[in-house]
Amino acid sequence: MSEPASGETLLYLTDEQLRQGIEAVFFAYRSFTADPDRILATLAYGRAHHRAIHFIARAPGTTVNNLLEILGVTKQSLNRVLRTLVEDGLVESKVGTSDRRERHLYLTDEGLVLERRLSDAQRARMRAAYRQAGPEAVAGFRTVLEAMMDPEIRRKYNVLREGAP
Amino acid sequence: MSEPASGETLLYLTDEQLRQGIEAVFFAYRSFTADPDRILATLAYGRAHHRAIHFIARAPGTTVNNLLEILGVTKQSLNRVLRTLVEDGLVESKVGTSDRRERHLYLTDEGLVLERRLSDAQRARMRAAYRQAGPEAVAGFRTVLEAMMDPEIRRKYNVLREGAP
DNA sequence: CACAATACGTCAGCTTTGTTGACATTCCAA
DNA sequence: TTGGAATGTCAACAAAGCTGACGTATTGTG
Repeated sequence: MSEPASGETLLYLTDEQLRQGIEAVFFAYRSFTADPDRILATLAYGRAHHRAIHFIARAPGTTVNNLLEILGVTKQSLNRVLRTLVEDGLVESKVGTSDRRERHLYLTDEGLVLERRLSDAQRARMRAAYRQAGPEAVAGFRTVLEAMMDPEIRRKYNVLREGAP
Repeated sequence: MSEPASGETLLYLTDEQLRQGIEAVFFAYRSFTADPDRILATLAYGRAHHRAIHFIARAPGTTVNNLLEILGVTKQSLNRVLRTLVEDGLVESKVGTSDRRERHLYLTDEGLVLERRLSDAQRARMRAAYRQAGPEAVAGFRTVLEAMMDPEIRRKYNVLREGAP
């Protein structure tokens, strides 16, 4: 490079590029949640239920506290969602054996069916996008997303990845 | 692997890879909104206000209907937000000259100040992530995000890009 | 011109999902 | 054994989305 970056002249770091990136995230996220949302709407459930179901499927036997950390909401908020899921027979809450204060969460067979429906819908979109973009783009996609995360959140993300490889 | 690609064995398209991508989007989005959220919380505003401010800044003079399309919410919902912003002197709503039914939206000087604060915070995170990931990763990031969007939403996204390059 | 369509605003009421505060239960360590 | 920390539940409230109905001003059309 002849012009030696007088601070911030790298093309992909201009304010306009960053702004476009921000908008891309905003719009992509809308589409990203649209498919599960459509399914959930027919069931009187919302995104919060989806998130709980997703992470219980991902880490069966997880405790409420654990789930709380991952989801980043208050326990009261999660509890409401969890209660309806338990009442509806999608989630089972088992008292911990070593520590009886803890509740360990599992999907029932019915819960697994819904999880499958939701995640199939969401994966279908991701698969189409990934295939269209190609493996190198996907690698870059993941790299930037991980760089965007707060360190604490990235830690949780990585724990999940390592837990179920 | 001796088994050749029998349809879907491409490594980056496995269900586990897709699931990780989904979780990456989820976690990254949380961090993505965290910085503006912190600022907004001190002002009795929420994410909805931020979105309105962002897109008015992006396309000054946009009409209410236009903003509605971009944000994908109902006019009642947007109106609530817009009303407070106008009352607080951050947004100005001008009757259209050619079509007097329309209201054209502009940020006031005060609105521009807040917009700047919010967008600086969000861009700082994006800039750090972009710089850390490098230009090729950023290109892939954008490619996948665009591929994830619904066609109709991608259209709106592109209109914005072309409008202010 | 009369009238339908469009753009915007508003009222009322409901849902989802977040919040804080108060409280019960359980465990553990001093 | 007892008091504090951890875990989970109940209650009440707030933000922000939604539908439906309606009013007003303006525009465009038959």
